[in-house]
Formats: sequence, structure tokens, C-alpha cells
Amino acid sequence: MTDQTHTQNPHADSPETAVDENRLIAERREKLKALRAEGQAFPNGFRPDSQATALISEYGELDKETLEQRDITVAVAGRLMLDRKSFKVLQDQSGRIQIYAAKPVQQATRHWDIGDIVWVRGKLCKSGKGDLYVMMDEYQLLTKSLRPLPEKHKGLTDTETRYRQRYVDLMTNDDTRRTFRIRAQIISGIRRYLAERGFIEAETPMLQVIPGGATARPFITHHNSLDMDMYLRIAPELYLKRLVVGGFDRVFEINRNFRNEGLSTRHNPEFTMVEFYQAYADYNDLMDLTEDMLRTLARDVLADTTVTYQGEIFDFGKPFVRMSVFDSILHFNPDISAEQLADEQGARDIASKLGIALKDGYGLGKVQIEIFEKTVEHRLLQPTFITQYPTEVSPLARRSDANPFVTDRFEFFVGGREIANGFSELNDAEDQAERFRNQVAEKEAGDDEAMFYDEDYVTALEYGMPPTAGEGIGIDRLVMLFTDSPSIRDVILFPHMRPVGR
RNA sequence: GGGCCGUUAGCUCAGCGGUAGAGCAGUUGGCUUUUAACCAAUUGGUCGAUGGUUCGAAUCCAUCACGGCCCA
Repeated sequence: MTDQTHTQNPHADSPETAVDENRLIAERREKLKALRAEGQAFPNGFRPDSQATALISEYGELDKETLEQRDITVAVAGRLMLDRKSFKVLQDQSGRIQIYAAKPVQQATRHWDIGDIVWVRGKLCKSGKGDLYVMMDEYQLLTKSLRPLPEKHKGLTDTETRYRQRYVDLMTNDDTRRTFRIRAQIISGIRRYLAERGFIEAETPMLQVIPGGATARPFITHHNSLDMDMYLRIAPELYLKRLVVGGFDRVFEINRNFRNEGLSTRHNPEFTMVEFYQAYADYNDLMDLTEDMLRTLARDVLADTTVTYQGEIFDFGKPFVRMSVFDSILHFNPDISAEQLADEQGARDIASKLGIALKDGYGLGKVQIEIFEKTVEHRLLQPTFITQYPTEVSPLARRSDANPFVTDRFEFFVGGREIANGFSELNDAEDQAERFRNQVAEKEAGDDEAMFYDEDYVTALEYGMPPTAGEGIGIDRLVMLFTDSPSIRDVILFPHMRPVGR
């Protein structure tokens, strides 16, 4: 770093910062200017030795006299959140603690503003009202905050600003900090769970020449020196299975995927999934694993196997229901008969009665899935596995031995939402080649979500992939559930927002 | 893409055809072991943008931008 501390901020008068300047900021700039004139306005080297919450849990119960006798000196650092002149409240990563300024200290710190980052060292004391505080014996303003913080009671509530300026949301709202701590715990919990069971973590390409592993529209980008279009991945699936071919029997990846689709409370263009693959296992093994993993996560992260989401209670402690697509349709639609649902024309009649628009190319499997999505999905509130998805809508899954019309696949639902998708993998290279050809035909017929033919993936399968089961779990939706968040934007630190024009 | 709702001071909000308001924070002073600290005074606005209607528009109408909810 070059020493610019005594020079004027080169951007202070530039047009882009002048736009939203106001009187409050100008006053703070004046204070900063005075600090620069006195010396180093942005000192480093002042270290805290304690965290607010740790101090309170360690010493908060001691009475005033005992604290006095023990004569404990601590140093804390953080952002000034409240200023009652004598008592000020400092917030660090762990939480809040009060600091006390005697009259001369108040005078000496008159240039401090709410939002400033400060360092304080002094004796731990207890106030007459029983609150722990740090006596300000030594103190230093570390970073002048030029912008005023949101209102101190209600904080920042404007949804748009919370998403666009997440840093303000984080410094202001406890709930936001809690949500993203839980998110971090869920991710590290999944990582630990899989690692403990012998899964190897991998990073596979985000930039792909053939975007595969899911049916979705990809983002297109361009590589300049190769002068070729590339795609942001829609799933890591085909690469992770290449690793299984290579001999990594248990692999997983926790990372971002990108889908060029609409935005909603449940869809962000980039989202996080964990995908994992286990050789010598089938989809039943993964349902068992999923059930145990989610129960473990709930217990470890929330200390409870029930989850309250938007007023509904979901129980991860009880065994999860398992039901086939076919049976679930019959279960929730008593007026539909098995014979009718199993017959293509019968199923089409049901669909049209339900007001579902069917395209010409749809076979019985797709029609059944449309009926399922319309009449069943939103009613799967408690943790439920739906199994036996039609082969027609499962181009990468292994056909059921008992009934080749369906695959050994499941999706997992909670609160009417799909959270996970897993199946016994298709490891018959010739069958896979045939299914890719069907996808290409659908793409040529106008379905821009249909898959590309991935020749190298077929080649990999030709070397032989052990019988394997694989699964993907949507982390964002899981975090929504665990944090009682109504929108996916509440669980993504920087959700996609349209640029705001001036 | 369609429907409904929102956008007013740094933040949280009222005002809904007739002089632009409150609380918080800010500034000045007082008080000094507070707890949404308190007391007194006080500053602060392109009412999202652009057109229109009207003697007069934050308010009514139209278009646009951004956001939220619901639907596709």
C-alpha cells in the first residue's frame, strides 16, 4: 500500500459519488478530514482479544463485586450501533456488548458516529442494572463510517435495499446473520457427513462445451482466444459420473449451477446444489442416506428434528413416506382409476379435464408427470419420497427391472417443494446413446430444454461404470426450509437483481 | 409475459386535489450507570421518472423504471 492517508480522497468529488451525497455524509466527511489532518485516519494494529458474546456467556452471570475483584481487562472491536453518550453499544461478529465512556471520554470521542468501527480496551464491569460492559480506558477509532446506518429500532426493512446492499442488511438485521450462519452450517454439515462416509470432494467444469446432466436452458458465454461459445453448467452430473468410471467410487461436489430461466421466489439464475455419487449402491440406498442426512442436519443445525416453515411443522424425525408417482396420483385423486391413468388416451383425457395443455409429442410418461405436478406435488407437505419416474422424463436414470416404463428414481419433497432428485444411474452405454438420440430429436422438434448428445460421456460409459446411484440436493431450498425463509432471495447473499438505472 | 400492490427526509412510515409531516439519526445545549436512555431547541425533500388533466397534483390519468406478491 502506498501512503495516501494524508492526501485527499481522489474520488471525493467525482460525479459518481456526488450523486447520492447528502448533508449527513458531508458532516462525516468533515470529521474524516479532521482525522486525516491529525495523522493516520485508518490505523491498523489494534487487536481485539475477546468477542462480545463469549464475554457475556463467560462473565455475564458474575455479580458486580466478584467482577470488580477479578479485575479483568479485555479488548473488543466492532461497529458502533447505539450511542447513549455514556453507554455505547458495539457489535462484533459474535454479537453486541456495551462500552462505558466516563465524561472526559465522551468529550474525547465526540467525533465518533454510529456505524464507526472502533477498538476499546478496559476493565470488565457490571452496571447498576446488571449488564456487562467494558470501561473505556483505551480506545481508538479504526474506521470512520461515512454513511448513516438505518433506523435503530426497525432496522432496514426495504426488501430491495436488503438484497442490493446485503452488507447493510447484515450489519442491521440479526435474522439475516442467523440465516446465513445456518446456511454455512448446512453446507459444512453436508460436507462433513459425506466426507465421513468416504466421499471425495471434486470440482468439475463450470464452463462446458456441452451443457448436460439436466433438462434446462443454459447460459451461453464466449471464449475469446478459442473463439468458441461455451455454456455455464446446468449440472455437474456427467462429469461426476466420469469420475466414478475413473474409479472414484464415492464423489461429491457442492457448487453453483446456472439455469437461464425465469426468476421467482423459488428460482435464482445461479443456485447451489450438492451432487453425490455412490458406486455399488442403488436409489433405495440413497433414500436411506438422504433420510439420515437430513435428520442429522436438522438435529445438528437446528437442535430439533421438526422444522417450522411458514406456520407448518414438518417432522424429519419420523420415517419419510415413500410412494410411486403412479400411486401418489391415485392417492390424491380418488376419482382417477389405475386403468385410466395407465392408458395413454385415458391419461390425456384426465389431463385435459384438469386444464393441462399437452404438446403433441408427449407420451404417457410425460402426461402422467404433468398430472402429478398439477395435482400431487403441492400437497406433499411432510418429508416424502416419490419414486418410479417414467423413463420418458428420466433420460439419465436406470430402467426398473420390474417395469422398464419407469426408472429407479426418486424425488424428495417437503412443504410441497422438490428438494432432491436421485436415481440408480444408467450405466448401459448403448441405452444411454439411444436416450441421447431421443433428446436430440426433441431438441430438433423445438424443445430448447432437451439435452445435447454427449459423445465423450457415452465413451466413458463404454469403458464401464459400476452400478451406481446418484443424487442432487438443492441447497438453497433446503436453507429456505431450515430458516423459514419465504423467498430464495432471502438465502442467497447477493441474489440477482435488475440493474437500477439513474 | 399477465394481474394486483408499492416507490414521500439517511432509515421507518403518515399524508391521497388547496402552504410536504412524524419517529429515529443528525446538529446545538443540558443530564450522566443507560436499556428504543432522557430533556430542550433545531437542520434536513427533484414526494421513483416523464408526459397529461386542473386555477392548483405527492394526491387524479397515461407511459416507463425498479421492487414485492400471485399466475403462466
